[in-house]
Amino acid sequence: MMSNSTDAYQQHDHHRCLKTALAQAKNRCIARKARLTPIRESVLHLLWQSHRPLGAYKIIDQLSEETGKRVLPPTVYRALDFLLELGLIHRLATLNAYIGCPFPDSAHSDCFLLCRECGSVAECSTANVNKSIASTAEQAGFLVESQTVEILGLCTPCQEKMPQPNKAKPIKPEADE
Amino acid sequence: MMSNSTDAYQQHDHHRCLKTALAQAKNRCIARKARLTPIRESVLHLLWQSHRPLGAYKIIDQLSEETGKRVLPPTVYRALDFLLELGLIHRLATLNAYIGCPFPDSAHSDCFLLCRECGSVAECSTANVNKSIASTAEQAGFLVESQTVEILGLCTPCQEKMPQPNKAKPIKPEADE
DNA sequence: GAATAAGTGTAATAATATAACAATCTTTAC
DNA sequence: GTAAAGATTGTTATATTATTACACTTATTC
Ligand SMILES: [Zn+2]
Ligand SMILES: [Zn+2]
Ligand SMILES: [Zn+2]
Ligand SMILES: [Zn+2]
Repeated sequence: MMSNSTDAYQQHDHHRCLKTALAQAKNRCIARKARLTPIRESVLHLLWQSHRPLGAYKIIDQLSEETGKRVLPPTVYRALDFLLELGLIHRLATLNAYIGCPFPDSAHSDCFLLCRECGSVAECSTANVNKSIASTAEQAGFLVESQTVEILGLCTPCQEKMPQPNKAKPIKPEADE
Repeated sequence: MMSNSTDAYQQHDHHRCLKTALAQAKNRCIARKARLTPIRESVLHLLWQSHRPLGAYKIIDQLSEETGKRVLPPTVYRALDFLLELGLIHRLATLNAYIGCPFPDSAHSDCFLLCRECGSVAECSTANVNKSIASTAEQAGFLVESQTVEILGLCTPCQEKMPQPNKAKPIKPEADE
């Protein structure tokens, strides 16, 4: 199983994630004779700020701030479409948000682990899930063309931080401000 | 494997689907001491018109037409929330649309087969998919709380209607008008 | 260096969903 | 029965996500 879950949820050398992602993006653009223009690269860069997905309008805001001038929706959506097309990013349907793909070069059906606590998302490539989906579909006489698998729950660090299971949830002492 | 794929994609006694769904809904409401008010029942009824999911605003329009007066978004969204809460319908994240659940009484993780051609959606309950997802998550140290599995492709009838694979797609003779 | 294609700027709007508060209807308790 | 409490609905406004259409600019091709 291919997965970036250890990186995604923990302290790690994220600068390396970013560097790798940008390098892969450049390669892929060359291979596809596509242009990684400044806007597109900025959007990809923003999406690789962390392992937390970003909504399109968050990107718009950040990009506006970065460049000092008002960036409008089509600009960002076009960049997102380009990056999606090239497989450099993914869209998370359950969040209406976008995230950089850590494995753009390997053919992979996407399976995402969304931590509801810290917001980080890991991506897995799993033959098992794909097989079980294929077999389920086959039993129904259904021809699979693409699939969306998004799993919501808690990553390891967040599980450890959470109140113990089977115990009453302690009332949080901090005020809600 | 539990699935309504044979019904969903083919000619069948859909009136029976509808009747069953409404009966199950009523039972469930009684069991949960919840009220299946006229609005809620209408929305459920609309969602069971067919096996094609409906967007919230389609429901608003149809309900407005049905009742002769302008139904507003919160009315429908509240009914949808109620029905979702009771497990009588599901929301399809990839379509932003809603569909009646054929198995509200059985505990099931949802797995949907969305036909891109006819728009019908079948729901499957599959131990295999759940197991493979659970095992994938476990390998990543991830605690699963819920999951979204939406599979896009072609149902059996639509496969048969499609141009043969491995042959060049014939240029459609009909004008686009 | 024109012609073409690709990318970007801009204004407007579509599509989906929620917040906030008032009004009404149901249920419960007395 | 009736008042109080709770649940549901009505209404206005607005938030969030995404697309259309067309003008303009930049890059590529011949
Ligand atoms: Zn990282
Ligand atoms: Zn987490
Ligand atoms: Zn049916
Ligand atoms: Zn079909």
